[in-house]
Amino acid sequence: MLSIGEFSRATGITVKTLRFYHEKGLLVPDHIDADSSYRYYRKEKIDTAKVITTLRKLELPLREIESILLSYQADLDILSFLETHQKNLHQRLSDLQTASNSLEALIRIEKEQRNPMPTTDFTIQEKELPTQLIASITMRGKYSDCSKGFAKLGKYFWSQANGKPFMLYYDKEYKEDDAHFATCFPIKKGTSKDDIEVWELPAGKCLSLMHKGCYDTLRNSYEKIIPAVKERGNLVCPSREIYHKGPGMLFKGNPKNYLTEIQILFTETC
Amino acid sequence: MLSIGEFSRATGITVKTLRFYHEKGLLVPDHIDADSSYRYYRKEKIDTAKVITTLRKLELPLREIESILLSYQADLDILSFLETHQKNLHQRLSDLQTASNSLEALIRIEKEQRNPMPTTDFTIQEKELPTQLIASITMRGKYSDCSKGFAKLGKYFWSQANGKPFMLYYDKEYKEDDAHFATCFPIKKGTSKDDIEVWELPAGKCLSLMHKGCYDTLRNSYEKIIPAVKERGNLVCPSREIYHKGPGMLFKGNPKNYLTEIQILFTETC
DNA sequence: CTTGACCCTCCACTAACTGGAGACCGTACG
DNA sequence: CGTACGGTCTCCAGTTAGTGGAGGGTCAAG
Repeated sequence: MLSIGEFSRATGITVKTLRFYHEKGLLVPDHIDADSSYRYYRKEKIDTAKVITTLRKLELPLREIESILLSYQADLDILSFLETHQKNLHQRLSDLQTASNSLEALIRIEKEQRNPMPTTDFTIQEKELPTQLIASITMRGKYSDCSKGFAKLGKYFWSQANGKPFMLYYDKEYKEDDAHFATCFPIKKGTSKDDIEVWELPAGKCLSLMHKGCYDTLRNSYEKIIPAVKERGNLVCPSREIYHKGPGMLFKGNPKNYLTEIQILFTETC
Repeated sequence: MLSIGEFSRATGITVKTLRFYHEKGLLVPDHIDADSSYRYYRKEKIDTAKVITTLRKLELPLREIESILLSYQADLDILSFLETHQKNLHQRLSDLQTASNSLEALIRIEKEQRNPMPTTDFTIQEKELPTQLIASITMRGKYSDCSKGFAKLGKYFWSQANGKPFMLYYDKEYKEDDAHFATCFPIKKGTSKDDIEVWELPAGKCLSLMHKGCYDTLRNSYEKIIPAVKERGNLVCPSREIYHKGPGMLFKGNPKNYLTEIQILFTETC
């Protein structure tokens, strides 16, 4: 018979924990001195204790371990317990994986928010846009609904991200309530799914203007760029708005620092 | 200003939890009625609340979230918190993965223990053994140390298992204390590591005898098979002992049900 | 004024321990 | 035989992130 300290050394389980297991009925001492209430364990109990530590390492809850121990004594099936627990572990594992992935995306995005464009020119510039593969959700209604679209795109395609999110505006003029637009995300690869379309945005020549500040003042920038485009040729729908720096995933940030690029494609009138 | 119930509906956080967050200083109401001690929240607090739920979904502890909220207000760096947490998540993830893998191995082994050989013949039989790739640990000393060897092999190669564990006996006669033997595990593939050697066990012709019961009585079976081998030719070292059914990973099981196959290779004397 | 919905505080409970206080027990040494 | 020291006892509190409930006060409508 071993005292609790000796048993602790033999099993690697702390004295505190042994007392706790006793209280829970999981590992009961074989004898308790009536006078001193000292706990004494038989050597054979070491095997039971080792089984408990083995199962605890597998993250089985104590209740399950108790059931397994009892079932084993009754020569019953212990596999079902293990398999149930395996399912739980898998569930927990995939939950954690999801959390970890989301966190990674969050870190990436917040990092990008922090480093603004190195040198930004707030003048109208001509640009050749290459084709790019994008995932998009086409929407009709209020512009403010776009956040839902970006949230959904981000959920499925953050890992394939290939640039900043942007919007396509199909209306030739400004519409408040019945706008026709698409939330877009440049991606490396992917396939259409539900209302998300994956397609290739055509190349073209455009004028570009970087806008700094809150979205309410975007109209001012449009009023600058549209006449400039008309001078060069015919406006091509849809126009694009690239969100270089906007509200972060977590915090809104300061709207004064938002950076939005307006791109309007055109065909030259020869 | 919203009452706690309205705020709860707006944020999806239960009333109970909101009170809890208040108590923790994480999300403090903007006003508390002096008479009724009703809590009232400004609408802007909804954003803060959403940040909290977002971060909770990423399994950040409340303390971390509080730090992030405070740091953000002070316009400090929040990335370091996120990155620290990401490390923790990865750690937890790999712990869980390990547990899940071990559990899977445990389930597989216990399952095999349960289904004994379908038809077992307890007579001496001649067999052609094919070559097989094995991982082995060579040991000198007491036979009883073999359990350590099997534990180590299992740890590294359970996922590549390709059959039952077995032992190679290099001694021509029985030695108690200075035996020369190897614990072995048939595997699909792998490389040598530390004291684990991966190599190909050569093919050969052997006599085989299945032994049922506790290991103490194995000698009886050896006394049956050795003369039979000698009749056919010369004994080839090492002999093999295959543990079809032995003590499980968790429980010792009943030694009466242990099944061990003795294989002794020989070269025919023409 | 009553009813029903809403809100309050305080307490207990979860899992698996850990830490500490204060008291008792056992053995060896002087 | 007294005492010093280590081992052991019980009991209580605290950890996380809430949940559940009891008992009682508050608000707005009818």
